[in-house]
Order: sequence, then C-alpha cells, then structure tokens
Amino acid sequence: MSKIKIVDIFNRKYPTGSQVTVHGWIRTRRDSKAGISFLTIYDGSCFSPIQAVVPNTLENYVSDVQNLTAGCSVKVVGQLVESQGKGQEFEIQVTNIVVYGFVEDPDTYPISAKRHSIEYLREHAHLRPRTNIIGAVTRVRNCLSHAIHNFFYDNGYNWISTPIITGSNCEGAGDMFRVSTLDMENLPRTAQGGVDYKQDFFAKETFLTVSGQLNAETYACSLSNVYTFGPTFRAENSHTSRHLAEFWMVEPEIAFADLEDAAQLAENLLKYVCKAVLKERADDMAFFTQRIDKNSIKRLETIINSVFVHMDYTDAIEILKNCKKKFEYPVQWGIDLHSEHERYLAEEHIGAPIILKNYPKDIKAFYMKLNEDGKTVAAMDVLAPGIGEIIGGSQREENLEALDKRLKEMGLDQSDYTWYRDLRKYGTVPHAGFGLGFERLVSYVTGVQNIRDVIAFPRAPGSADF
RNA sequence: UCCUCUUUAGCUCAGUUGGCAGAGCGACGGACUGUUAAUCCGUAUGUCGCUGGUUCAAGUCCAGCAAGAGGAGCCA
Repeated sequence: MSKIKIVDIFNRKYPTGSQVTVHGWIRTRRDSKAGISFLTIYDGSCFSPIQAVVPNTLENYVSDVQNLTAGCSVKVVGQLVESQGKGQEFEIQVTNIVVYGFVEDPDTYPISAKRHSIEYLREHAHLRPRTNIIGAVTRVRNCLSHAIHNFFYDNGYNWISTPIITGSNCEGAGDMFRVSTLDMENLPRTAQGGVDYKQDFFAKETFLTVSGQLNAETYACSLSNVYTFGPTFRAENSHTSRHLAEFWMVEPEIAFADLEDAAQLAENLLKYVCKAVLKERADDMAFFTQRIDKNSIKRLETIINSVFVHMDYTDAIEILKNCKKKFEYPVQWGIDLHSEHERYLAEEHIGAPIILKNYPKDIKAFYMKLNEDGKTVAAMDVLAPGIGEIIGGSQREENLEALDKRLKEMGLDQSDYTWYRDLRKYGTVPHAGFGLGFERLVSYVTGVQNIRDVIAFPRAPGSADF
C-alpha cells in the first residue's frame, strides 16, 4: 500500500489492482442508492481528479461519508481499478476512508463546486488555489519557472541573485518603495532639518529594487552569460490588468553581444518555455483553451512555429502613419508609442509577437547603446498580441565617454554611477540584455487576462491583503 | 491620477413606467440512480454597497462617499 500522487495514477505508474492511498480534497460527492457514493478527489498534482467509489458497508459511511461536501480533506485507501462507469479511466474502490477535516457550515464555504467570477476568487486568495483555474495557473506558472531556469542552465548561464534591497535610487525604472527601520513617528533630523539617513539601518537611504539589470551587468562582465530571476517592486499608482507593485522578472545579460543577439535570445527563450508548457502541462492548457480562451494552445503553437518579425521603430512609424486606422494619439517620429499603436502593430498588422528595435534616444534610458546615426539607441521591445510589452531590453552603452555624455544629457550625476562606470573603465565589452515580466508571460501563456490572477497573492496600489 | 461601468440571497444574475424582493446554481430534506457540474420533488435564505435627499410610496429618481472592474498614462 503506497501513498501516491493522483498524477501517477494517470501516468500509469501503478498497475490496476494495486493497493493505493490517496490524500486530497473533495470536489463533489454523488450518492447512489445502489449502496455506493462517488467522490471526486483532487490533490493538485494534475488537472484531473480521481474518482473514489465508497461502499455503504464501511463503518463510517453514515457518520462521515454521507456528510462530505466540497472542500473536505480525506485519505482514501483502496484498490485501483479500471472504471466501470463512463467518463474516467480509473477509480479507487475504497476500503478505508479517513476524514481529516470537514467543512464547517458548507452553505457559506466560499469555494462551491459551481463557477465563481475571477474577481470573487481574488477576494478569497487563500482559498482560490482550491479551484480548477488557479490550480492550473499555478502548475503552468511552475512549469514556466522551471523551463526558464532549465533554458539558461542548459545554455551555460549563471543565475545571479541580485539584491532585493538597493542603495541606488537611480535604477531609473520607476517609483521605489523605501526600506527603513527609522521610527516614522519620530524621525532623526540633520542640522539642515532633513531626515538623517545616517542613523538608518544601512546608514543611507535604501529602497526595494526596481530592476536587477545594473547588478547583473557586473557579473556578465566576467561570467559572460548570466541572468536574474527574482521579485521586483514598483511603487507606481498603476491600476490595470497588467501591472503589479510586486512582480517577478527574468533579466538575462550577455557579454560580447549586440542587440541582435539579445533579440535572438528572447525569441529562443520564449519558444523554449512555450514548448515546455505544451509538453508538460497539456492537461491544464486544454482546460484554458476550453474555458478561458479558445486560442490558448494555438497561441503557443504560433510562437513556436513562427519566426519573430523584427521591425525598426522608424519603419513602424511609417506603417502607423500610412495605415487607415485613426489613432487617439497622433503618430510622428520621436513619440513614444502608445498602447493603441503597439496593439495595432502586434495584433492587426502582424498578428503575432513582434520585435520593435532602435527607438529615438530621447524616450529611452541612459544606459542604452547609441547607434551610429546619433539619433536612436539599440533598444528593443517584444510586443505580444493582447498583452503588449512582454519584454523590454537593449544593448548597453559600453563606451565610457558616450555613457558619460548620456548621463549629462539626462541630468544624472556621474558620482551616483561610480561602480557602473568602472565596468567601462576596466576591460569594457559590448553587452546586451532584457527584462521579461514573468507574470505577463504566465498571463499570455494561459490566456488568464488579469495579472493579479497569475500570482499567488497580488500586491497592487491599495491592496496588500493576505 | 483621469475616463467609463458595476454593486440585489452563500455564488451568478434578472428586477419593466417609482407600487408586495425574484430566478438559476449551491445548502438543507426527500425520491431515484455505476453516478459524472447527475436528475426529479420540496424547504430555508435579503441592512437591495453606505449616507443623505425628493415622494403618499425608492432596489428603481437625485447628491455625496466607499469598494470592485475595464480603459488611459507609466512600464515588465
């Protein structure tokens, strides 16, 4: 008698006739007057639940089995057999059942067997992993996460755990959360009346990171190929279906590489992880396709089988100018593209992910490599239909003189970037990288439209429950 | 931060011209059944988001507030 995972039953790890023990939770109970009850039990190991057939001859049939409702936790022991009924391959003929926990007041149990709105589930974030949809999202997310690590490991990348707490407030990617142990009710003051951060824990102002890129660059400039994969924090008041205050980001950084290398890496990575999901989570993807978004599987196949379209910003502007579509924001060279423009390019003009490259320098960050035209930088965005920017990256400016010029142009202080500038002083190399929003990837892959439903406990402005 | 929409039973939602608070599902009780989101019969369930106003009368009209959702901006 072995304690097993339900997934291994469907993987035929145990021959029919085996004695098995399954631990899990009740999805539904159906009683038959033939003297048996049918339980569907899930343990999270795969999408499908297992059916357990419980005879009324068990001594706790009336006291326990007859009182089982959705959400009760049980152990069932019995023989694995081919199902006598239609609808499932296998079932367990139960000889012993133990109830660990009943559901107190089933009438008010928030997760009934019926369908709930995704917003309702979000308000019960501690119970929603019990649902089909969040269970499936969780397994796909896990699969994507492992696929990312596998991809980089197989290609010789080192995973760098860059710091969560940063003393640099010049990472340049948005508003930051302050990290402090100072007593907010009684702040220490300098002689000038400002807050005296010398008395704070790190003896300076500190924040939560908005990007691991600058730190990752230091390791790329010695280990050649590295990546970070960790939490990222942005204190922006964004109230949309694709922003979180706390999210996970994948940031590869490659040395002796240019923008084209980074673009190729992005394409290879996306194709690799999509293949992994199709192969390893076919059950969950079938569910998403059936119930959430009928294009879920097709979308992955499109990514895998297509060559990503590359397009220069300058050409994109021409396409937008010459297309018949009316935009709210007028198009001209030099503007930052708006959602409506990116959507048109990815969804209508191409209909697949598109890599936009070489943006005007004035709308991009200081560290991006200035192109020979002197007007554009070697930046790229990967735009996915339906979700927008899923990857943003660039070749980095490796020339110290050019970097300093850009810092000055943008009103930034050289002295804040001492260690970053050192990389250009001592054996500088051309290098490039990008950031992939992990939750945006999970959202895109599953078809679950709100990013708050693809992370366990979403943090957003005005919302940090659980 | 701006614009739009939503808020009625445990859940999903109807509620007409201002006139007795409704349905489906779930829960509970029963019937039936190797069942499949079972089916059939029955029962109970309400601060109509909150506060104020108009009216003989407000779920419905008006004002304010709150929460949620979608879009914009910012970005991943």
